[in-house]
Amino acid sequence: MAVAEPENTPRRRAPRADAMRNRDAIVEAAAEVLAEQGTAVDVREIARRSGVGMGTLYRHFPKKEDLVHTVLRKDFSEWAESARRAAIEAEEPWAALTDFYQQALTGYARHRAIMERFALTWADPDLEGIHQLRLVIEELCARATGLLRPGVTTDDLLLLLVSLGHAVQITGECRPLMWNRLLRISLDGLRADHDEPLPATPAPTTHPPNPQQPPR
Amino acid sequence: MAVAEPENTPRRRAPRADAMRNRDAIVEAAAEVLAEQGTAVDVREIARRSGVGMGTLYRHFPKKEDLVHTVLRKDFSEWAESARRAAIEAEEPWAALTDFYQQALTGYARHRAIMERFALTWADPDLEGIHQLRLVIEELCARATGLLRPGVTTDDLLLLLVSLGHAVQITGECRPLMWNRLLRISLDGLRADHDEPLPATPAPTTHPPNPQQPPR
Amino acid sequence: MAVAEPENTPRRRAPRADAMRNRDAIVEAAAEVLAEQGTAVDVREIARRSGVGMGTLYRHFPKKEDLVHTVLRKDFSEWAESARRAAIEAEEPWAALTDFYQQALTGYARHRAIMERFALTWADPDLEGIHQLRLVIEELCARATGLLRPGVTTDDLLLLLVSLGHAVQITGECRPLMWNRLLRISLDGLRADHDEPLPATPAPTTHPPNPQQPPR
Amino acid sequence: MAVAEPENTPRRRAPRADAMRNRDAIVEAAAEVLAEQGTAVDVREIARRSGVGMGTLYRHFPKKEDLVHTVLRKDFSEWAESARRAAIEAEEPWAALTDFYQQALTGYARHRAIMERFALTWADPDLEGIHQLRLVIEELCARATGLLRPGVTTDDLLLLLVSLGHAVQITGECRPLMWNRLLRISLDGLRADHDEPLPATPAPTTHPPNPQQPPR
DNA sequence: CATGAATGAGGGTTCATTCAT
DNA sequence: TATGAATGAACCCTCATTCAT
Repeated sequence: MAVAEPENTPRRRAPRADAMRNRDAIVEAAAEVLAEQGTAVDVREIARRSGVGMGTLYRHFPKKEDLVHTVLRKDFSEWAESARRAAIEAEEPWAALTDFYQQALTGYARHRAIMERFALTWADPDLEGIHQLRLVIEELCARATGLLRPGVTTDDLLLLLVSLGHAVQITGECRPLMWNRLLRISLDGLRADHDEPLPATPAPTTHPPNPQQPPR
Repeated sequence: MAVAEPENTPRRRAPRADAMRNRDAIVEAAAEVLAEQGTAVDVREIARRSGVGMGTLYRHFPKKEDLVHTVLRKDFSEWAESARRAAIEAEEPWAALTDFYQQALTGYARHRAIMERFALTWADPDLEGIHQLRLVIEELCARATGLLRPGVTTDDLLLLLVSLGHAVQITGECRPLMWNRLLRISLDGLRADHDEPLPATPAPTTHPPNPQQPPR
Repeated sequence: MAVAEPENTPRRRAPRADAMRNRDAIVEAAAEVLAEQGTAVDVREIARRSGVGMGTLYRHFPKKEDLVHTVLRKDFSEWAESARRAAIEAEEPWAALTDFYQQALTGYARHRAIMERFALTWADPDLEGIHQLRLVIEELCARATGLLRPGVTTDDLLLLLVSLGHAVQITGECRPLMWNRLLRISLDGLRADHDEPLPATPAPTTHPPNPQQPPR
Repeated sequence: MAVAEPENTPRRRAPRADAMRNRDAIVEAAAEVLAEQGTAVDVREIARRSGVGMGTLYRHFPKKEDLVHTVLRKDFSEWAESARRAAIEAEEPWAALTDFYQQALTGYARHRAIMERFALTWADPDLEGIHQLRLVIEELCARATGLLRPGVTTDDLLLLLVSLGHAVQITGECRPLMWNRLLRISLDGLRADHDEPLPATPAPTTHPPNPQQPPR
């Protein structure tokens, strides 16, 4: 790791640094590709873009999911971290909340894999970053008490985030920024001047897993 | 040398009962499976569940997409129709809007394939039913003029629908009805007592198709 | 099964005629389609064009090959018969030969299935008609003794027929009648003024069935 | 299976040559199988014979047609090249022509896929090798001016080649070399001592694409 | 008997993962 | 160790043939 590599390969002393560099290249390429195409990408595409062979990729990440996990851990963490910082810097509680969504939707909601994963695990975070996003929101929520309509929970704000994130994805390139309007609407709906209580959520139940029969 | 048959061959194909039953079984199984798993399902799974062989399935639906299309056409149409009826019956414009979302999210938003397709084509409907949903919303929108905040468009309401539909999907079985709260929030945000104008959307542009690099 | 059918189906007296009519329709449609597309056609296409169901088709012809056989028997027979008649009518032996090829190539060589089958069984006829074609050629050959170069056999003339038939097929619609030139050339080459003996053919051997290794 | 290994193949040690060997094995097996059975072969059969898995085959040749194309390109090219060389070496123009046919029919006409493709594209070559075969014939044709009967074109000679190639195929293993007699006949018919003009070919027309109805 | 629906063994192709070099 | 070739199960789809109505 700390050893210099004389360019014409003595080779004896390059293992860790090399491996690290490879690993980073893989993660970087994967991040790119996962953001663009979601988790459905062909692993080969990642190998290709990172310039390493499949073997190397699989040495570092024995399962595709391992790589995805790693990338998303990093991306979620960066997101959480920048969100945390922004939250700290913001002075107005309401602006902090607003800015959070703005930043999230502008910056991260286009990341297909992030949104895929977020949708799957927002309620049961399997990644540190997701948990921390929740913490950030929790704090934003706490700070905005009195400004937020009563009863609004962190989960509400998280679900809203995923929901609007989806709007960002589907407006994509052809309806850019239309999600902004939805954001505005939702944020206004979150304001304290709405004092009707939100509907209560039943405790988590086990539903018949196949309830799609449309209603009569 | 088979040529055009003179008009006195009504050619009344007796829609064989068992074929119809099979077709229905296929469509039903497909609807079930598509609702559960989305369009990525294995065609064999549909055949299996409907109790027919691959050949039968492909006799009725020469391409997988044909089956998907058929199922979605039906489901979207039923949705649109029931939405239309509900819209007509509702007396209060606001209640009509509210009920529309309630019904949609309760009844249809769990259908994975419906939501997949809706997300893809909400802005450019390829199914009659989708178009009619838009029409229903258009009318709800028109009727609610004065109650809706100024500037809200049909597209806003549609995007909101897809967005909340996604929330329904991800709350799934374990957080039932939590989306209800989001709905309430959004609807409140749509009320006319919010008079700040919504952000303008730029006209549809061609963006660099690969904008996913998350911000620093 | 033996029960009389109610009023407006006399039916009692039509069974064989009906079956016959169906059979004929099948054969006719099959002839058409086999001529157009060769034996690779989908059986459904034949059923469709003949206006009968698959079951009927398979009742008359339990295997696709049975139908093909039947059609080709008929077509080869017609061919043989018309060739025979023409041979009889022709006064000049050489003209008889010439006309035979002309007629064959103009009239039958476009029939894909005929040519397919002819290519497979010209030397070992499995159809009466093929055998009779051979007989016709045999006679033409005999009558043209003295005009044909010495040593020319019926098999030569048959092989030439298949060979030119193939030329007809591949010139198809875009190079119509070019095969005519080949025919002329071949016929000239068959004339008695060529007195060099033709190369002897070894007796039929069993070759290694896979001799495709191209020579160095 | 895989043959033709240059003598001292360590077998256990094949760094990258391994892939090449596999590729070659695939091509070789494909050539074999395509020669035997034509382009209708099952890709799995090729994989089996070459001793590789489907994935390997598709790694090297993403579409079946790519493999077919590769094999045919190679085979046609070898053919064209050897024909070209033979044409150059031959001193007598007529012998050159004769030898060309002899070699072609002896060496390549048994290759089913080659003949299939040749029949389809002789008039409109899609492979370099086919085009070069045409060039060789063109030159043979030019050199034989004065020996060839007037009016004979390159296209005539090409069509003759395909036509006789078909004869080779159908004589197959059981009537070996009988095509030789046809060749002799045709070549004699091509000689200049025949001075009757060949029938003119109409310019390429668009025919009713379905003219197969055999005559009464 | 006629009908046409049903069957299911392939056929071409893809991709996560393993393995030889 | 890095490489990228190899693997093979799984996917969508076709068609000769059988079978229920």
